[in-house]
Amino acid sequence: MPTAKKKPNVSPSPERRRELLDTAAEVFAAQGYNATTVRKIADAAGMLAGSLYYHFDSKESMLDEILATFLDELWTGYDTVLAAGLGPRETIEALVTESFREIDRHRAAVAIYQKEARTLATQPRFGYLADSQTKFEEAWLGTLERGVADGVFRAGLDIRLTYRFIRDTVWVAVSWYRPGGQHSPEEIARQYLSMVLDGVAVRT
Amino acid sequence: MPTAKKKPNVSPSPERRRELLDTAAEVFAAQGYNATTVRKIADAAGMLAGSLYYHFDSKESMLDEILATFLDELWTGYDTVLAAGLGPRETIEALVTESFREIDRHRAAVAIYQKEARTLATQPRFGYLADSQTKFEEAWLGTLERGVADGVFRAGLDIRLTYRFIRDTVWVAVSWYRPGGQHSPEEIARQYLSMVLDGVAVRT
Amino acid sequence: MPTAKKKPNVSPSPERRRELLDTAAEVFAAQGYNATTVRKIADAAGMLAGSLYYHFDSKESMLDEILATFLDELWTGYDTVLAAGLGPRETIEALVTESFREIDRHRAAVAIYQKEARTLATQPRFGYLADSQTKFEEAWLGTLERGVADGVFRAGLDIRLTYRFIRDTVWVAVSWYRPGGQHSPEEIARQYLSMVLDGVAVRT
Amino acid sequence: MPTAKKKPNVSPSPERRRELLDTAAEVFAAQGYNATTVRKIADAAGMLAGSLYYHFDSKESMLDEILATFLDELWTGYDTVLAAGLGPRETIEALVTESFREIDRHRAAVAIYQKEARTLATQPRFGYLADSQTKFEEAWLGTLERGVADGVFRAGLDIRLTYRFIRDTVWVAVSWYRPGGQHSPEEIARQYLSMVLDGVAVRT
DNA sequence: CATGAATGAGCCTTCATTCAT
DNA sequence: AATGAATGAAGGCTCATTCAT
Repeated sequence: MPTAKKKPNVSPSPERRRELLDTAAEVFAAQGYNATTVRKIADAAGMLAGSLYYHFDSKESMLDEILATFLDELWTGYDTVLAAGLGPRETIEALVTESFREIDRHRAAVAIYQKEARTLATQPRFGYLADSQTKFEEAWLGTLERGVADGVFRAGLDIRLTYRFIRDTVWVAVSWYRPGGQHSPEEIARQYLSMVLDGVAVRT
Repeated sequence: MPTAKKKPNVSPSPERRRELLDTAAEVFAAQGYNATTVRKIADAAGMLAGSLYYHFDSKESMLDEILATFLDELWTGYDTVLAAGLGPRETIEALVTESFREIDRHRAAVAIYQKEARTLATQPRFGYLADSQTKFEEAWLGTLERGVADGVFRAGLDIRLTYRFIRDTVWVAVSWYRPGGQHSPEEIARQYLSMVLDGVAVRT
Repeated sequence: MPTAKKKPNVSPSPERRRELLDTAAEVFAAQGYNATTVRKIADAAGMLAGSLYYHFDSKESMLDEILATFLDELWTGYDTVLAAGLGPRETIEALVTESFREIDRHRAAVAIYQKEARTLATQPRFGYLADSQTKFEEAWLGTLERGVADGVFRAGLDIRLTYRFIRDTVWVAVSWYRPGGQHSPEEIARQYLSMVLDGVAVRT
Repeated sequence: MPTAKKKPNVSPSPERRRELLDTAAEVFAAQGYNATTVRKIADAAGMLAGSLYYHFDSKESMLDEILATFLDELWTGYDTVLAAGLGPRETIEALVTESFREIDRHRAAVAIYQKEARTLATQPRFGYLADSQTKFEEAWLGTLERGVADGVFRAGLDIRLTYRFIRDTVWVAVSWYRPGGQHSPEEIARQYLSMVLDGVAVRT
């Protein structure tokens, strides 16, 4: 949830706004937030740097809105899964699949998130990033523990390590995933889950 | 392999040089290369910003040397493994273990690499990053293919996807790994390998 | 011919551009290019140092444009003279007169040229300075030779020495010439020519 | 006459001092005073930048000593000429010849003087440059006036213009003169005087 | 809505200079 | 006499941001 603004902000047409944010997200993802100048965004949007300030308060507020919008949608999906009352394995499967769908839909936002979240989370304005991470961790850790208790997941593993393993494994895919490629998000999810759950080695 | 320098560079005492590079690496890793000002590095080293230029040509050359040194050592380890004539599964195990050891030894450099390599690789000066990536890919892909041919790894998986899966899974650990923590690199490697090779799910 | 630029450069209003260049030329001429800080130019222009970069790529590109513009106009004048088919003496007279007119019109640029050309000409960006010098030399040397052949100029003199003598004699005037002084450029040219052609001594 | 110093200054061997000043003068002449870094001088002298400060107080004091030494020698020569009681034409001839000899002996210093004197003369430390210029002007102007009165020089010319003409004409030669070239200073002086006194044109 | 022009803070880097050894 | 290392003051340049038009 972005911080309060002062001047224009929500007034202009939301479509133009979204267009510009998409452009900005693409540039942020490609070059990194810090390395992205407002001018580059403006160039990509076909306007002058100063003109962006009619639509947004600051470069940071663009980043804010991009990430907040993404996390909003992400949690809508996650919450649905978590509320569905599935078993641990099915929950993991659904969460992973949902994650790949988000990568498919919000590639740029996810890439930005991956690269910048850790640093940003320390700033008050981006406190919601830390909150999200906590919620995220709770959901996964709980599910994994439940799975171990139910005998669905192996007992020998460090549960926290396993959580990080699965989490990273999924999100890092954004670094090579390109929407419209040969694999659908669901197909990639299936393969990932197969590796994560059953391993790469042939069972002996 | 860092680019050619002209002025001081290797002449002054290598220990001080390394000290400063370690400091710089820590700051780069914590704040990101772009967000790191030369002043921050100097502060952390207890000197003035300008004084760094007695030891290094530029901020970029510090980054260069940090990454090049890291990759040098990494490949020393990898090459030893690859030349050992191990079977596919054992090669993977040795590579993963070696990787965690490198994370343990060069945490900062690995973190920088993770965050900046993609962008840097396009610059001529950092061409060696792209070269390394290619070599890396060949080594892993070859090993995996051999493993599938030998019936050690499951045949149903997309080999490229599997490569990315393992690669990312390992390196991303740098984001949470802290040297001197409760798990040794070897212990973490063992758990990772257990998950990657045999999966998280209980065998049915 | 200035080097190719990329960003703003020619787009903004050419009048402001010229204004700023005139200011810059004045400061360059008074203090020397190296000793002139961008801040001094900005002060003289009544703006902040950074603001200059809206109009120009760099301090060097200002210098470039000042010199290139001057040489362009200079050669327009020279070429007209050289194409007029005058006799050797009349050509020299016309070239000298034209030169003093240029000093009158572009005092600052000429002063900069005098002081910096030699050093600048070695840089690729300012290669056109060397080219101009070559063309210049050819024109004068040719005219002098023609004059000697025609019996208009004395035969005993080292032609190259004579060329340098006249050339320097003319341009060095920029060091004391002030537009709007008691002598017009044409009047100064007449006196100079009188000395150069007929000598200072009373004929015996 | 250089300003007073504080620390070492005259203590070390005068030969080394002179050696270093010659080196410095050469670099100043080649690159310009401002563009010359202390490091470049030290490089040319085969030592480190800081080491120069054992011999000299500052970069400026090197310049000071170079120029002061040159002017000292120059005035020794000029004063001898002026005290010889020669006629106006012979005085001019002797001064010009002496000037070319100085260019031959102190090429670097003369070059520096030509390029930097105007700017330096405004600084108190270099006040002696302005003094010298005044003395110089008086000597020449007086001689020229005497020559016109005596009927040796043409009456029609602006005397001040003539003075500048001859003065510049001579000193500017430093820009192309190379010691050890095909013409001796005396030979060049003869040719210059021939042009200045009798003109380039054939007498009709 | 957008432009053109400018601001001001801050960044990387250079360089004359100092000083303990 | 000279070195190695550091200082501190600029200097050129970038960039987010502002604002009148």
